[in-house]
Amino acid sequence: MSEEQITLTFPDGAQKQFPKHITGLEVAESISKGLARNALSISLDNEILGLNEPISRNGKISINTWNTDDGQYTFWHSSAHLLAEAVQELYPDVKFGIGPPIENGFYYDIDFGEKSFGQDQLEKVEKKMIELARKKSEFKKRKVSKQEALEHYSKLGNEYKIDLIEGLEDDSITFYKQGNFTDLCRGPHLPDTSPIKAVKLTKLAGAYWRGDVKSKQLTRIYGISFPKQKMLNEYLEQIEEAKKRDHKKLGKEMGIYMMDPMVGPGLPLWLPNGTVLRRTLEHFLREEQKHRGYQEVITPHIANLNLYRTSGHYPYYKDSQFNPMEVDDEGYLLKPMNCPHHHRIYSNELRSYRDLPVRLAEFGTVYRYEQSGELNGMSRVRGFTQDDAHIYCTNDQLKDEIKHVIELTQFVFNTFGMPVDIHLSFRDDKDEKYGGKNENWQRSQRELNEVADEMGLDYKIVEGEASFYGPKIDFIIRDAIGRQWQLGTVQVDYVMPERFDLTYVGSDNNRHRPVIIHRAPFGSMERFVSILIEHFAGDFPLWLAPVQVKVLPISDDYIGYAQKCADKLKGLDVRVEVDTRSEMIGGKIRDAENSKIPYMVIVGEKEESDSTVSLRRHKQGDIGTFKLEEFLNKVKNEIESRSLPPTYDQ
RNA sequence: GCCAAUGUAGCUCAGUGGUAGAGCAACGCUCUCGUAAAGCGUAGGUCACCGGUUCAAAUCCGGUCAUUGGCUCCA
Repeated sequence: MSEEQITLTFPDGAQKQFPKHITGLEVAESISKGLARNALSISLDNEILGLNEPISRNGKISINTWNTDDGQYTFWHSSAHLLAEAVQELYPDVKFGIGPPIENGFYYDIDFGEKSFGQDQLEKVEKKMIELARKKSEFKKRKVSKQEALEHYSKLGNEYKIDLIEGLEDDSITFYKQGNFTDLCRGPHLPDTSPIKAVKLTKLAGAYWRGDVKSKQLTRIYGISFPKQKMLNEYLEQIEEAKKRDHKKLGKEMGIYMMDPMVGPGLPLWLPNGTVLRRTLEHFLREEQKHRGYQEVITPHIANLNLYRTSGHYPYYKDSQFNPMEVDDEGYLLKPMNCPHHHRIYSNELRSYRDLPVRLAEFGTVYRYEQSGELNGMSRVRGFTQDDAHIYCTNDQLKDEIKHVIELTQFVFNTFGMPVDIHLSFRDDKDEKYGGKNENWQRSQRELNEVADEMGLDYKIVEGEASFYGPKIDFIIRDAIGRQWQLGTVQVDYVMPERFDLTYVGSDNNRHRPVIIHRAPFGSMERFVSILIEHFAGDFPLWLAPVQVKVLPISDDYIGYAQKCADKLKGLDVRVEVDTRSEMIGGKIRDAENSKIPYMVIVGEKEESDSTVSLRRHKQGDIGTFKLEEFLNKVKNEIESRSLPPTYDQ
């Protein structure tokens, strides 16, 4: 092979030779005109390169179009620069921080100095961006020395960029310039601004420089951009769809919960419908745990501070706890955790290795002082109930117990049709914040790995995400519109057994330390219910629906038969209501439909004389006439099997 | 806690300095009806709260509280 040739491997495995220093654009052109037209950047091995950059080595190449994450990344990165250019044109005195692409769009952190920047100004910036994009300004890359870069920004008095440059290697500094805007940037970028056809600046936020509360707060402008106006419209529709599912909106409409200023921020009140939903979930998990060898316990809502001093939670987490209260000269704390209480229950009797594992479960309500700006509907509150359990076992039992806990968690989320991703959160060996013995960490991390492999799980290892006292397994669930939520965790704990001096008597008649597994599949009932509402958009599976069946008599004459149907359903513990209002049938249907009630039973003269019911299913409409007994069986089966709703699409 | 926005009837919202409005819901009466809204009527407000400017404030200004979107935090 001549020195002037390089070999590029395409995603399909095909290899092709090209002259050295060929550009990504030329490679794309060699494949097809269309590809070249749609190309935004290329990826060479794991590096993204601009289309006009020469390629001088062998590697795996892929052409990034809009349909790839890397392509969108490039597109939005350039859009962030375009945003900055527009802002600079309109407000010449501002100082720029950082402006990266993110999962859905991009942002730029900007110091507007003394001037304030409000939402009403966003539209003006959007228009400017489009105007600038149409100029088809090239993104020009330039290598500069550290000295030159520092001089450039000290002239502008921009301390943020200087801060960034000081953290860079001398030889890796590049500037990108489009139009009149020059930015410190690693790149890569689009060849020019013209592909950016549609822009929406979505929100404004304050953001601390480098994420540090002590630093100055900059104004962050979030935006998203697309190569076609139609794509932007579709995106905005999706946002609307997510808004329709918002648990704060549906929670209010469906009577799930309320907030009350007289009660206090972050302290939700569960309304009757919400309570049915929550109790149903609790019953489901409680029964499942009973089968799996858990014992349920109940502990009080406050405890002596000494309990949390022993656990180390006080004063370590003092800032996120409600202030202690003084009772009979002793300090008491509203409980922020259930575990210390459970550890004391464990210690209540002398435990033999024959007793282990001991699995203590509690739907335990805890109180944490969350920052006011952090509160959010039901998903972030100051008083919430954990579906908590602590498993006390020997080191030899750890693997099996972990396996059982993973199985339980998977079973739970499968029931809701939520796919689960698993992260093994290990410690970062370089960090010294972790407690417990090194050998225990090594062993438990190895065993977590082994369990995951033995179960054939698809998992990801995340270093540095472990908690202070042990490695954990995080379950990331995906909801019906593709959003990801971190729910249940499983944590291995070697620290608390030491702190609480937990022991068991082994077969050798000596005292040994048990190991603890903390686990909570739902995490918090409040948060889980909020996610469940959004996942199902309020159209709950029959077994969860607060009102499962509504009986709608055609007129007052059939209220008697309607009541009879309802009584039969009540006999099967079905949650049923009868609509006795003197509305017309269309109105009753409409109201029941809007209340998201799964089954509507319509009864009139025909049904009464034949002992049948005419049935409607939420979102599906009329599904025909059934014998009353047949309907009763159908409902019973659907509840017992915990079927997902028929309109649930995933 | 910080930045920004919002706060008008039970709900959704209109109302840019001159008598506080609509639709839905509620309540009453009439209608007794066959698969997504029957008709008429009644009642409902300290315009979040406190203070200021003004002859006059839902509206302008200041403060407080709450909510929302972010930032930071999250055992």
